[in-house]
Amino acid sequence: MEPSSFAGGPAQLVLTASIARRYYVDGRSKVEIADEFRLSRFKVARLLDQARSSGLVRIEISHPGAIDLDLSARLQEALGLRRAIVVDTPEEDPAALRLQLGKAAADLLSEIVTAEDVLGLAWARAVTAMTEQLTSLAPVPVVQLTGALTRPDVDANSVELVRHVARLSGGPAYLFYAPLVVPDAATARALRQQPEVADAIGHFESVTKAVVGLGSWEAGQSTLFDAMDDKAREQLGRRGVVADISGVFVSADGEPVQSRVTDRVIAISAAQMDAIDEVIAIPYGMAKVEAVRVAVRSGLVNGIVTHTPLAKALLDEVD
Amino acid sequence: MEPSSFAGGPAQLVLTASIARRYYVDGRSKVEIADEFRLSRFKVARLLDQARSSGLVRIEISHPGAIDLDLSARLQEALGLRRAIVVDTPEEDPAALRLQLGKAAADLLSEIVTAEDVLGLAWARAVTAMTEQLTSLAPVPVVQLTGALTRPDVDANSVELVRHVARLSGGPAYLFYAPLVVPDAATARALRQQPEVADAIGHFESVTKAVVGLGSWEAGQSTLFDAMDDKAREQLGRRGVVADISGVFVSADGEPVQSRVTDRVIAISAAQMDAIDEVIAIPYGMAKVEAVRVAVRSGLVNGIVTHTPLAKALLDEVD
DNA sequence: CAGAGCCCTGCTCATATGAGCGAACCCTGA
DNA sequence: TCAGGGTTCGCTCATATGAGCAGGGCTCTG
Repeated sequence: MEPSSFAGGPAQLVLTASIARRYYVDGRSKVEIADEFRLSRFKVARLLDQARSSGLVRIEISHPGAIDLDLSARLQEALGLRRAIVVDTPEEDPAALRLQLGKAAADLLSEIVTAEDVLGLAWARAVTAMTEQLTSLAPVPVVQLTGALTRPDVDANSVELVRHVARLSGGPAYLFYAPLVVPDAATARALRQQPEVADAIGHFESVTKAVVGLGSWEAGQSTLFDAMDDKAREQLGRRGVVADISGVFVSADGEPVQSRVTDRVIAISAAQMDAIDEVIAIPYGMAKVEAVRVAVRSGLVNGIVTHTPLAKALLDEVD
Repeated sequence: MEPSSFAGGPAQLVLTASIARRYYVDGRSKVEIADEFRLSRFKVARLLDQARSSGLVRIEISHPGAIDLDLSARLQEALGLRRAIVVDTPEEDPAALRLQLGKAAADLLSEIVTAEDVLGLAWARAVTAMTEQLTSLAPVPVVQLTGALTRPDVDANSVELVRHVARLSGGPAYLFYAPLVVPDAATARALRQQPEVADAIGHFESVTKAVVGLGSWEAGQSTLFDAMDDKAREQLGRRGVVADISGVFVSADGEPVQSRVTDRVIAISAAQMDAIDEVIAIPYGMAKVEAVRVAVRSGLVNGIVTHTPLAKALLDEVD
């Protein structure tokens, strides 16, 4: 049936419109409508079917706020996600965008974290942006999932991030001072022996909800990539790494990549991340389309907070 | 409940949007949805209620053509009409407007006139415009309801109008040559005795559907007013005449006005018009708001074909 | 004009749905 | 700590609704 084709004359048309309004807008039952218009309820049902299939009645799901609900729902469904929030903003500037996505993610976290949860936080600029917008949180333990990756242009670091959230929440914080990536495996092993680090790692398996960073394995699209030495980049590139999820490397087929470099990273492991019930990432920018696909395919990430252009790209919708 | 206010966080919001889409767009049942989302069907129903009342789901009735269906339906309901067609056109020029309304009215007539009907037509520019747009009609008798009111600037007259429609329809025509208003009652009486006139009048009571002219009793808003002598205008004005429906005068309270002038008019009477099942008028122009109200209040006119501005004015909606 | 298809209508019966109810679960203030 | 008010949840049962079907009127064709 063609949308917007309607057989019958104007009177039929107006009758159908009347009935559609009674039904959809006024919320009357078909029996009542049939009664009012002296029709059988079957006739009313058929006219309503016709009204919908001919496009006479248009139903749209919208919302005055910044969240594109329909797109969110479709993204969630299409990718099989537990959560998807698409913020509809014309913002292009990365910092301003982070602010908006951070707000949405913070609202989401406030909503979904209950007293029974254990929250894990990785280091990422987007996660920092989220914590800055966070105003309330159930009293839960907060666990640091990765070492810090301090950059000269960013004052916040992983530790402050966790401490800040734990203070807000009122729950205990499991945090440590260590870099995300160290020069060799031995150093990493030694650091993991450190009491605070070991303590945090010990809590990884109890984490039920986490917010992580998501990078595309290329220059400027992954803080970790940018911080790595050329040799490591190359090695991981050869292994087919497409995305990094807060230190977990993932190849195009969605499989975690184990390599010598992995041993040098102080962060939650792929297996431990996989065990977490909800893992949320906050990607933005068109360059991350493939990284998001891969992260979702891996099953490690099952929640996304993003913006309209990336969401549409993920759905293969040309804007 | 405020429209566009929604309690709950973004996840709830997206969940509700998902469910709304499943229900309204995909047409799934609430039980199926409940099953899919692991909710009770009651919860689903409540979320849907909330989605509607919070304005998250917006249902609009529209139609690509020229007819504003929603407005038509509302007008029909508000005025208690049998038919209402509102043509949405930006047209201002009266002649072009008549053309558009004529088309809509012609479509309506084609649709609603069945072989069992007897069609009555009065003289009016708008009725002429309709007949010019008419392309098909069930084979019914066509009865002339009023004398002609030929004006120098209008070539068509009442007789041609009826003949044209009867030819289209294939049914018999009952028409006569006489003016709509004559100088005195005696002349009128004499004319009514004329065989063709008497024949047509004899068919008035069998008419089941009619299209009539509707004027506001003021200069330029009623062809009949403009054709009358000052004395008659004055007399009818004193009697409180607000509208004329093809020669039937109606006062502000919706009652037909009987006067000496009435006797000078060769046209269907108020009682005869009242007996017709469907009487359709085609008013346009903001000056006719009160005339339409009165005509509808009188119960004589129960169908309207008009344009958006007048329809909105009738519904007291400021544009 | 008979018959074959076709569409439109309203029916039956199984299923979906809504109104209203009581239980459980908060908060909140004493 | 506990009582009270308000809120949310899922139940029961009566009602509304949909799928599918059969009858009747229509057109088209031979």
